[in-house]
Amino acid sequence: MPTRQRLVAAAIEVFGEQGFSQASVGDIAERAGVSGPAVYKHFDTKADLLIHAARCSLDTLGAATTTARSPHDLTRLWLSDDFAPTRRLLLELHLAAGRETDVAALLTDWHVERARSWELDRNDTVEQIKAFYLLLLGLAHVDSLASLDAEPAMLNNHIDRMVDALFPDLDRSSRTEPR
Amino acid sequence: MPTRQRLVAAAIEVFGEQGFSQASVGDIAERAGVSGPAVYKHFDTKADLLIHAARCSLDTLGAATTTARSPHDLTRLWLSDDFAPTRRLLLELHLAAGRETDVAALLTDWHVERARSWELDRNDTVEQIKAFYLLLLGLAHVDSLASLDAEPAMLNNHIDRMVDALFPDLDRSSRTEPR
DNA sequence: GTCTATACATTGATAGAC
DNA sequence: GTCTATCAATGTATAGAC
Repeated sequence: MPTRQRLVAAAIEVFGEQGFSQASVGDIAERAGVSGPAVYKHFDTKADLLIHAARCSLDTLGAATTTARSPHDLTRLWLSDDFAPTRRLLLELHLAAGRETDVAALLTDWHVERARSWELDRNDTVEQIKAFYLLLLGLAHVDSLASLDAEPAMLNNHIDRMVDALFPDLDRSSRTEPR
Repeated sequence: MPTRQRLVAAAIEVFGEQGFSQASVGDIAERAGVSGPAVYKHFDTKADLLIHAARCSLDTLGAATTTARSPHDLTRLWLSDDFAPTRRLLLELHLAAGRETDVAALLTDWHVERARSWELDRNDTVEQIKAFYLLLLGLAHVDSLASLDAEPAMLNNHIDRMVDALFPDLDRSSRTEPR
């Protein structure tokens, strides 16, 4: 695996765990196996590295979005352990967007592009899509609410009901776990 | 208004805008009208200041929670402009909880306390409360999704429907804006 | 309680050898 | 392309005068 790819993978992890400003390029380099300023042979600045990590993460997320056959599937996938690093990084990105204009532009592009593709695929309104995004962003915080030990099946049930309410014209058969 | 209070108010704003690590105590002091190390006459460390800012924010939020007569009222209140700084700080707190154990403990206490009081008041299950928390955390990201220009009334309508789905036994009359 | 001056650590980024 | 050595900036926290 080439160094550049390892750096991006490490950046996704470390930026997600520590946040943009608290994460040091030294940490990222260390986790990627190279040490120190080798990073700057691949990326211009620390912010540049964040941008590439974000793009990579958003791409895999976009692929998952098109793979999922229903909003229910997508929430399941989104809440799975595989996406834990992506969830954390995406939250960091949304907060960083308030300060770094590059990140804001990247997220904005992704939002409108995803929204457009979904409008075409499923004929949903912008309001539905926005509400669904907000719900997904909320679900990204599951790990922070471990103190409330809810039964997973029951929690999923409630989430499904919310998604049902948001997309009323969806047939129930698309759900993995029927009520 | 005493200096200590002004510092807490400034901390809520600056921590919310810049995030914990990127915000400097100098910025906070400047916004509070005092300059520099006067902060350390009132608070031990930067993290200590964050804790007090968080506690203050959570208190006002808790008061709003008990004031609101229904989940619908609470979402409306939560999305109002008055709570914009609180929304931002709360998101920062949830991300910081992954790194600072003090913040994590504070949030955990608040979550379980709020959940308990709500269990008693409205007889909701832990799963319902957790799902509702997650929805509220998602709604805290509204400002990040300004690029999707949804019609506010329609968006609120969708949110209301999700809340309805989460609390099915709630009478519709409690809603501010009936469907 | 607030200020100026400052110690001290961290870290982003560069230079240059290999 | 990767390393060691280093610069420069930023920022937390302290010391001590007023």
